[in-house]
Amino acid sequence: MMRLLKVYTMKYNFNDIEAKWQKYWSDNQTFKASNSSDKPKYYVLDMFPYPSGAGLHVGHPLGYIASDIYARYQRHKGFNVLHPQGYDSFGLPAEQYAIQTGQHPAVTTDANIKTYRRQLDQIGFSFDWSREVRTSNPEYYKWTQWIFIQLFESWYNNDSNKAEDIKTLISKFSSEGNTTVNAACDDNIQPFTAQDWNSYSSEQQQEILLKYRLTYLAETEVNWCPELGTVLANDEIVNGVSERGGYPVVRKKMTQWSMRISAYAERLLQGLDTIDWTDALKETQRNWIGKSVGATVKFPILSFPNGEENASSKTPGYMTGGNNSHLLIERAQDMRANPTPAESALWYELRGKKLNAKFRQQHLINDFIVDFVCLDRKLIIEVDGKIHDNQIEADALRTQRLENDGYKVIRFRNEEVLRDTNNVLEEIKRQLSQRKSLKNEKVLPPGKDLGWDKNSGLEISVFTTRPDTIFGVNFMTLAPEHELVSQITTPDRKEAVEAYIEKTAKRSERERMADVKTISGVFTGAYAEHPFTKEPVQIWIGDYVLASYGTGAVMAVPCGDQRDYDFANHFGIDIPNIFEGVDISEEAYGSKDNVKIANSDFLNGMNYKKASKRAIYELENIAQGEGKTNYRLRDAVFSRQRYWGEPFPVYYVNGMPQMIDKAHLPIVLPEVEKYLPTEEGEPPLGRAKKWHWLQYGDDVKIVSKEAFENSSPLGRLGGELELNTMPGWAGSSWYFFRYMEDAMRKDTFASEEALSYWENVDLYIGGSEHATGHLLYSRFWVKLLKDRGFVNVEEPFKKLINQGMILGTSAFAYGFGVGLKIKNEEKIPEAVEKGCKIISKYIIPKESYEKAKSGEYAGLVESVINKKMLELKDYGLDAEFDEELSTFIPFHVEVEYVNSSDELDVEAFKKGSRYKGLEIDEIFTEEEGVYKVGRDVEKMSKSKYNVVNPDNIVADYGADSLRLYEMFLGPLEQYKPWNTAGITGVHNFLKKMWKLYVGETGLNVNEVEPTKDNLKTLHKTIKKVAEDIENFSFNTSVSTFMIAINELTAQKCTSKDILEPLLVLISPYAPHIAEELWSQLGNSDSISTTAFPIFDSSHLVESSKNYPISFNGKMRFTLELPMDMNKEAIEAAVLANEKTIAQLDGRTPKKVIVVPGKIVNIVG
RNA sequence: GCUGAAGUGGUGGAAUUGGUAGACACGUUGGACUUAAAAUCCAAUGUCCAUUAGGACGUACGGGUUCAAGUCCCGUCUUCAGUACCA
Repeated sequence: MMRLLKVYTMKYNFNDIEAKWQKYWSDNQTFKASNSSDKPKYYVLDMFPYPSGAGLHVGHPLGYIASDIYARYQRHKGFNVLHPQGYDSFGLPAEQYAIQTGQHPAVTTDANIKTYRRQLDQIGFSFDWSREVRTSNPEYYKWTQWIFIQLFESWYNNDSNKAEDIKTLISKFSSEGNTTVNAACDDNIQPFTAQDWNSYSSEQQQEILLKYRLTYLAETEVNWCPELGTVLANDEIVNGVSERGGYPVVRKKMTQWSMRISAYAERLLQGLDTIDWTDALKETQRNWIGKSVGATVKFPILSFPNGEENASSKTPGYMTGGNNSHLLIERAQDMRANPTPAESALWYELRGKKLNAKFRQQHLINDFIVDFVCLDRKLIIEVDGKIHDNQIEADALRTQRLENDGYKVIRFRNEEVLRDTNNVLEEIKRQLSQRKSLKNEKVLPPGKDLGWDKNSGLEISVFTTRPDTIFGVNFMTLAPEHELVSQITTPDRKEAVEAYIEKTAKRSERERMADVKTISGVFTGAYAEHPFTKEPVQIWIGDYVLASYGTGAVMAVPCGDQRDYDFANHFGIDIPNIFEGVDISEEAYGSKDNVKIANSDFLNGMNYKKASKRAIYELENIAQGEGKTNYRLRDAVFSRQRYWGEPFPVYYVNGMPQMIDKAHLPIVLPEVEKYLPTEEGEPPLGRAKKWHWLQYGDDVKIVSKEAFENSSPLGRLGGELELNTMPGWAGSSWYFFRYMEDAMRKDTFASEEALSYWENVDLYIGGSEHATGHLLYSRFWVKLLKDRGFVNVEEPFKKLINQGMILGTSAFAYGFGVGLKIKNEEKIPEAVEKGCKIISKYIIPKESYEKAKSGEYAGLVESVINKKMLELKDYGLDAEFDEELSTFIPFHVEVEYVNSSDELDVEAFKKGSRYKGLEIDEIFTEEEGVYKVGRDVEKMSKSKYNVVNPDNIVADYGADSLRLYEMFLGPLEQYKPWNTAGITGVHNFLKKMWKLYVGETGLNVNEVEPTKDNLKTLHKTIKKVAEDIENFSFNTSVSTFMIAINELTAQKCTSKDILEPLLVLISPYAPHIAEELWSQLGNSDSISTTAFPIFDSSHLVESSKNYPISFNGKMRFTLELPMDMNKEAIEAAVLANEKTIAQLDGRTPKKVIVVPGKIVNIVG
């Protein structure tokens, strides 16, 4: 019995050791952080998980292991370490499960959290669980709601460059109005005076304030996902479909809460320079914020004189803009039948190509009836009677519009025609000769000085990053959705424009994105005036202009922008060149560099920088533009039509949102019977019958929705409740502050002392997929909390590392569905009756599969076919092989049934559910009776049957092996495939290590003096491991440990002076075995706060060096020489060596390079 | 298209400032132990030539700088990631 026990203790029994120390840590609260300490603080944080039903797979703990190693290392280094963990427990999957099963999401979530906790505990993390947070806990989301109210009660003052209390804005309004306020706000703000403000009703005031608040209610075009029944933020959409589920997303207008994150665009951008994140991640955020510096330019729209409408009403049918072309045609016929004498006379001269040009009389051009027209030459002849004098203006306008379409209009008076017919004909001939055939000509730009009314009151504002190219503008393009399109489109273009808008609206975002090459657009018929040249500029619409960026309009500079260039080319618009010495015959010159501006009046000869500055100056001078910085960052939609999220602390009175007093928080999520929207289309909260609500006095009462809504409008009551909930990122935007408290405090989200002690996160580890979501929103909320004086840091995460993903190694089997054509079909029913199976599916070896797929039905596959045919024959069926009917598919098999040699455990696989689902008839193995699977690296996922559960790994190899192996796989940031077979490497290392400490006969460590080699091994390990941890190069330290243990084993080291400090080095990586051996060496305390060993370089000093001797750069042999030998002596020693002589083979070296302590290179 | 990262044995990956390429493992092969298997231990393992001794080639490809290049420079290709008509 004793002997047995002894043997047992000699063995590395990882399961017992790990359970023992996990219990010890938990019982002794070893990793509970204190909020007061003499030690410096260090805050290590992981991105907290969403507790999904599937539990953890081996990929999930990767980042946690890395951060745990760092946290443990920092404890050894003497820091007071905060290393908490919690759960981002609001989320879609629990809600969808609730919709399917009726189980409350809280119940699902709790169960999932239990699994997570068990799985996390068994890996031996040094988390301080006393600070655990759950975002779905009312005590937690109370403060999420509280922060929401803070946002509502804040506005962003661009002058002080920070958020301020809304009260300061109100007092400004009531004393100065809004004209002196420089705030981040909606762009449709009307100026008002203090007097105006004070005369507004409460509702009017609230409406205005809403345009300034940092969270505001607005009708916005949102990304609506019908399948999920909710809106999504931009970062929740990937390639035009929802990130979760991959459902289509459409644009829809809805009233939603939004977060004015755009107010912080510049600070979010600047802040990136102050934090230690990877360049890739910073770049992603920079792109997302999308700052561009340039100018806005206002182009006044030229419009027709006001007489237009009147003229048309005075003379019905003569001019009209409506849809009554049939009336016009009737009228034209009428006029043709009843010509005036002058018309009649002229028609006699023009008809029948008498002037070598075909003329038509009383012809409809667009919306006008013209007297005579030659369509080919686009020449119009008007013969005016007395009526013309009454409508000179209208006729001039008519002329202009016709000329805009490329027509030339010439006018004669009745008397002229009748009196001087020949002169008139001469003039017509002259005009005809000047106008060549215009059949295929595109729309021409009109001439100067059209005399149009510039005071249409309309203008188009554009944003450009190239104000220096302003003189290159010869048209503009609006997004089809641009609000001015319908107002400026001329009647004659209306049909075309509307058709185009309809066409583009039909195209989904996705189609529009996929089809970048096709150029499309349409002319609106309208013109704007160039701010400097005063030339008219055509206004087009085109879908290459996005409504959501800038002002939804661009000034087109075809010579300087490829898209404008292509557009101009496509529609035959001129491409004026404003660059000196640049060839634009092939493509636009898009670069800002190495070019001077030409043909640009006051900008001539200037470079980009100078010209931009000057252009902005001149624009500001004439009040038609200004310098402007534009950001791509959009305000974030904050409402979700879901149940499982934070309820808003909001109700509405007369349609205006009111905050529930902070004293009444939390507003607890009410119970509902179903987790679906109501029949009326309200979010699920609309089903709630009872709301927890503090109503009267200080008592908490449970009130029904109806009771609330029907209550007196006095005080807080009356109105409607907000039925949306907050998005997933609400709770995760501030959780790192909540961890700073010792317990769940009710009076504050985190105390001032805690906040000032822990400040912010020193090291944050998590996935890069949160780059434009969580990591940006958190930064935004922290800046707000800082501005409002609740925290004292500007950034939440000082250093951030993105761990790479661990990929799965999927296993494939190859299916062959035998396709046989049955010749005597009539016998099928009879055969089936007897139990014949017509269709059979087999698993065949990969090689056979590939041959068969390429049409070679040899060997195995042929025998399979024959076998099936014989089987059918037994049932009286004649069959022949038909390739068309056959199927070949590789499919995933569960990786747990595959061993390290890629061999499938056929028996186990047959028992599994996957096999049953596939209804395989037989598995054909290879000659040795094994089935080898195919392999491929893919994302780890249930549907690919390649998920490896850490529970099994821990049970088979232990947590320390798992921790070491995850680190050993490769660099932390890198994507790398998981291969369970490889874990034996690190597991063997731990066994070897155990053996070194605990020998055959018991503990093998004594007080013997360490040897020089022992010390050398220890100290080079100390040096390397410390460097590695500080560089987050965890994979290389694992190798270093292996080398150290291999060396010490070879040295037969038993010295406590070596083996004890070595445990501290290994402890962050493999804490259980380190603790166990540490205690076996006689220590009573946990190893976790033992000081990290100090590196002593004196142990690494060598007396000799094994010099590599190379010839022409190629190493041939090595030579051991004393370290203190000088250059000359080394050279002499090397040259005298017989191997050198043999290498040189009689040649004399041209040159000998000696780098003492490094290398010798002989040239020659 | 643009931006960023990367490309090294059968596999994962090492290689400090340019200085012995392939550390450390996995896998494979051979051997020891065993009735056998597992476990463990030992040896070999970049490719090619050669019995050996040894030699040639070799870090995606093509050039260059250097006594010396996986590493620095120029060009090309490929892969991955992000982003996409951003005016």
